[in-house]
Amino acid sequence: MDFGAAADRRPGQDRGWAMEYRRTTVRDMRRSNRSVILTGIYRDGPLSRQELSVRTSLSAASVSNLVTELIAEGVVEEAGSVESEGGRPRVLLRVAREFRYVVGAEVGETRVRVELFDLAMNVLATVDHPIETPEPEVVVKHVLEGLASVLGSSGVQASTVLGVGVAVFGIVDAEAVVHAQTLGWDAVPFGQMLAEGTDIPILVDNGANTLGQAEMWFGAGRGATDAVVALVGSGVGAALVTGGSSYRGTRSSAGEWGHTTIMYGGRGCRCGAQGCLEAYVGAEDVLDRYHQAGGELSTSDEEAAFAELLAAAETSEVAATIVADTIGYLSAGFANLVNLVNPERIVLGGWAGLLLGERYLPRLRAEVGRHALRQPYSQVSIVLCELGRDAVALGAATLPILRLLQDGGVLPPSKVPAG
Amino acid sequence: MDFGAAADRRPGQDRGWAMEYRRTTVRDMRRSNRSVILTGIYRDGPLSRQELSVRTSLSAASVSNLVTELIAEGVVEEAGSVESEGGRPRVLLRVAREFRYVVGAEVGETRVRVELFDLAMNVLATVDHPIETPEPEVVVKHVLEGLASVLGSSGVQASTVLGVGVAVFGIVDAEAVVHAQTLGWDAVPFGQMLAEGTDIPILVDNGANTLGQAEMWFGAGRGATDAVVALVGSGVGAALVTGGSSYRGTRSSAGEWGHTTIMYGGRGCRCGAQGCLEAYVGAEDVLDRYHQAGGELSTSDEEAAFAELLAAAETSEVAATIVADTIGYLSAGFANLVNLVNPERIVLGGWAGLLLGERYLPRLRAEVGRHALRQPYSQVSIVLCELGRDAVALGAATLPILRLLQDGGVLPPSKVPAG
DNA sequence: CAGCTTTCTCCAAGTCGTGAATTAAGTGGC
DNA sequence: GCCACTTAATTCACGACTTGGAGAAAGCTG
Repeated sequence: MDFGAAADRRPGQDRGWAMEYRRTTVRDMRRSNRSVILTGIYRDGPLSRQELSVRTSLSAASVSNLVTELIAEGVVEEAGSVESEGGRPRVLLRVAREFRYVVGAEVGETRVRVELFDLAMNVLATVDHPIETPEPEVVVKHVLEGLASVLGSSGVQASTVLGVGVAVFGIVDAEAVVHAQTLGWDAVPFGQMLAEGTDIPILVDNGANTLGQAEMWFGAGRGATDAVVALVGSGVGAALVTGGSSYRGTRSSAGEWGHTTIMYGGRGCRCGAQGCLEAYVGAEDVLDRYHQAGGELSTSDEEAAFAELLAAAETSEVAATIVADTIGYLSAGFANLVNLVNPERIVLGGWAGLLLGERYLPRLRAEVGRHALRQPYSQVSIVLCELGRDAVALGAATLPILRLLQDGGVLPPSKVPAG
Repeated sequence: MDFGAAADRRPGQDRGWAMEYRRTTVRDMRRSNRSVILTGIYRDGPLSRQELSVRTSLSAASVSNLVTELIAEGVVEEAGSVESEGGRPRVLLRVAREFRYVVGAEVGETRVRVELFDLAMNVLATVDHPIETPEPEVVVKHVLEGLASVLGSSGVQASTVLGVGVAVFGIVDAEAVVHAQTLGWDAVPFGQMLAEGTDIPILVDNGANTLGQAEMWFGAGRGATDAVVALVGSGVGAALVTGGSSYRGTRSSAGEWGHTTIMYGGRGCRCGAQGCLEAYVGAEDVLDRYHQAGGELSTSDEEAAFAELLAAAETSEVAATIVADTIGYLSAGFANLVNLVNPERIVLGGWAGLLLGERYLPRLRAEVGRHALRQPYSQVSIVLCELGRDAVALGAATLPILRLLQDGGVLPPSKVPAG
């Protein structure tokens, strides 16, 4: 079986005291250099061998050597040429879009979405399936059906799919076991369940992390190496990114920012504790606070209601207070992140986060400054997400791609007969 | 000038998306393997070549090759032999204690301490110097004088000192510039100031981090790869460790855990914000809360007063309430760390932390469980520091050693004429 | 078409880890 | 006292790798 969380440590990453003792061989060197070149080509678009040589500080000879190999394997292809001041034109290189495909799946509380992408992240097929309650077996069934469906409708062979990235709620440990306390998923071996239904490699991660990954690659996080992608919707979560790759703790369940206490002994949270950030800035709780303060709204749809509250803040004093408080709580939550992990960028997203941010971003920034220490605050920029909610599946689909890039384009031994 | 914070990223550490493009050469391979072997020998005591071969998965031939080199350079030495069931005895290897020396300096608010160690961390000389207020120039002067003093009294040549690790308060950025908002150090180029007074490499880090490092290497953190060392004294701080080496953010100022909001709009903190953890569990603030609640203490010495308060909790209801609240706040702070970074171990230290922990550790553990999510809580163990306060300088002295180990025993080009 | 510039590739080192063979250094049996 | 026997460490030929430099390729200019 091939399945796992996206967090498996790869050898040679850690160089600290408690590092796993791992030798380096001449083969690791080559894989590492292939990875550097392939990542460069993937990330910074068509690039010539010459530019690659400069950027990677590899010799021109080695670049040529490695690129020849990558082209022979089909991962990379030439993409026209561009004039070079006077001399022989540079040949541009890019990752072959159709070398392999990737699938991203988003498991939400009300639907399962499965999308098929080529390596350039063009969407080739999408399938949505509404669900009533996220029962593990049902979800697994819909993900697998969705997988078959997008493959069928696009004509893509299973053997050419690099992997399926699956975004779920809750905590995902290194063995792709999912824990979602609030939804009753208690140690569900989700990765294994999926892997039993397909030979394609399965990678599972938390939805906040995959959305964060999408923002880091294609959205507001581009260029940052240490960032936090904060998601505020009904619930509250965050993806912590350090050194350019999503950070996770021992068992890869880091980032439960929403269940961080900011008001000791305060409002009860659905996690069972009191005073969690989520209990103050989660959309549901914001609306609840508004009702308790005597506010009235015309709709019961959460998103519409939240928008109505924001609009009401212009005129109603009660609404304005609630909104101001929400900004305060949220900024305290941000300040905690700023002080604790000192990111260079905070990306605010989630539907409620975006609604808030669109109107109150400057105020939010100022409030964070009041709560955070000067030095780390001076180095953080707070911006809004650039990608929509659909990016959850997109981010999930980047998981197999990240693995491909890190492996230098070396494919894992496949159990699917090669096509 | 050779100075820097301890946080400089070394090439090849990051393998994520935003990694710095860095080639790997055959030379990196060798350095990496030397590092693996040297670290193994240093960390796990006398080890034979054979054991090294097994642990590093390097071939016996390579181990032999590398060890021969390390011995020739003087970093490693043979240390007797041990019988091997029946055959040729294994020759044990250890790091040569007197190959080089390291200095650790602790800059506190009331004193400067400088200590000289050999590579086995035996103390060869210590100098203390009381100071009234930590003026940058004065502190620099005392560190440099202390350095000269420990060298003089021990007869160690400056050229054999690997480096000076300096532990300071406040935030230390990657250029060894110190920011200590509460003490008026605003962007003090501390590393540079020190480097101007000596040719020995200077490494600067926050005291909480160095103490954390000491606990990770020689204390309660041994064996853990993802841990938090929390220090509760007059102030409150934490060292975050991931992957075995102290984590720092973009500008290496992570870990200001004490200035994390746990009570929105609560007590004012000396950092200027409100409701910081430090404003509730910092010793000064705990005593203040006790006084405000009508409690009386017989001494004005902070540590004695704190101990008295804890003793009074046995009989006085007011004291008991204050202590119970303190445990509650502290456990919320721990739970935040558990949820956010998901460490496998939390090490509690600092004089107030130890006093509290000695009496109330089980209660603290239970309270953390009430605030944290089940899954990450089930994977964390909460223990007490094993090393005393003196370990700050010890931890600082490990900084040059860490660098030596990571460099595989290759010495940096020295400006001091070789001795 | 010659001359020039720049890009890319090929080739002869030089470095490194590895497996197999070899040497070193003990123990135990007779 | 000598000869297996066992295990540890070293030596050596080999293959994999990067690299600098030489040379080929591919365009432009006059």
